[in-house]
Amino acid sequence: MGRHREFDVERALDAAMCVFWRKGFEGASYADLTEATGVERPALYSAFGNKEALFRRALARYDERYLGYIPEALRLPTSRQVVAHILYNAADLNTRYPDHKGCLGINGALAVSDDAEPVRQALIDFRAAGQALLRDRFERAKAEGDLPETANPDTLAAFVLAITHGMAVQAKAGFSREKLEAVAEQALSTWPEAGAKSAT
Amino acid sequence: MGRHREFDVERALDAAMCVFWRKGFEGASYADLTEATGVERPALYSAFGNKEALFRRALARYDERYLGYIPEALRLPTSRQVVAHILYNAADLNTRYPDHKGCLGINGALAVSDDAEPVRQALIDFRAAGQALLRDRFERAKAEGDLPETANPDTLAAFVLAITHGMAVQAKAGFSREKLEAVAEQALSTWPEAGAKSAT
DNA sequence: GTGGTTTAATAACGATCGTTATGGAAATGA
DNA sequence: TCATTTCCATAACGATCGTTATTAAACCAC
Repeated sequence: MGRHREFDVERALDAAMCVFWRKGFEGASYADLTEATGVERPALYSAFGNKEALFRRALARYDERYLGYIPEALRLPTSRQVVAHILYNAADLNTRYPDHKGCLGINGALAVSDDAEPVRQALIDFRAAGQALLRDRFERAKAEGDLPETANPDTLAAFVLAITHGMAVQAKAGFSREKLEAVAEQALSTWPEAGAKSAT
Repeated sequence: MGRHREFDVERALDAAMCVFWRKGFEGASYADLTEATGVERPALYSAFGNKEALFRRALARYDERYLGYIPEALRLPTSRQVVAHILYNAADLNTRYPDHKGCLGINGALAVSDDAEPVRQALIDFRAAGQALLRDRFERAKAEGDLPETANPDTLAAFVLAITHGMAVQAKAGFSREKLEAVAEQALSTWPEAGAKSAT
């Protein structure tokens, strides 16, 4: 019983996510959030909890709505294809929306006040989870002979994510999609092949 | 005429720089700044101007005190040495101080509120200046036959800086120096050589 | 209808933000 | 020694921060 909710929770969450994507957790104020969602503050609190909880919901939504290319990539047959798929999709996503460039996982909270430390840590964990998936995939590639015996899956995963993080920073700085794709291509040129003499 | 300043301006600036390095422009409050510098608010204002001006002074100081390895790198004989010097020094700097990891040029302001947009733009320009120096150095390397004719200096510079930005993000997330060095090594692993078949 | 329950909107909460007026102490030059 | 100048420190400024009472409106069951 009782009065029904008038606004669309999912739609409000999408709008809030875009605000965080653009301004980060601390840079986004409730004034921004109410304007973007069209929902007044108390309604946001009743629907999502406080700002940190709202951000975590937004991050989860970002993951499922925009980062689907990662599990997609992991299913590709070769490690090189995996990396190419990730890098080119990252270049695309980071430049697709002029109003919120870069990556929420980076923009969200990099260096923050003490109050926002839990959010910063949540993003660190979020990125670490992606890196672990990639590392496991490279372990498999090594076992399959798709990567040389000398390859270090953990380092390779860190390398690929370093590239995506760098591209995210550059996208937020206004780099074009073409420029990011060129960076991705350069990164791919260093990729070790099964029979090669790679050092790592 | 008049009383003399009691605190050391340079020392206060160093302390303020470390606060910005750790928490970024918006994450650093005047409470943080006065505590770190031991200087009360009005004295900071009279010595440096407002918060934005203080940050710009801190950024300039960061440049001259910690980024000297970049002009140093540019003077090395080969492009590969240039890149190696930059990447390994970045790995070192980003992990040297446990209390302010990463890079001020990245931590300072990535995604911020509207009020801090000028500072964010200043950091974009700051990074772009470094990238331009590197691009010019690669132009020279190309002219000298140190890089293949097919090499794209602008792309290579963007690639190298993408790596440094990615390492800065990872350092802020707690990655060890050794891990960042491994990422640097991977990035260097197939640097285009003069007689090679590089695609870019 | 009517009562009970949930949502919506206005407005205010205390705290902190960056910034500055104020008053007095300290150091200078005459 | 005195007048002047500059700096230091306390405290307050208006604005905004995230958060929440409070009150009015809309719904469902009875």
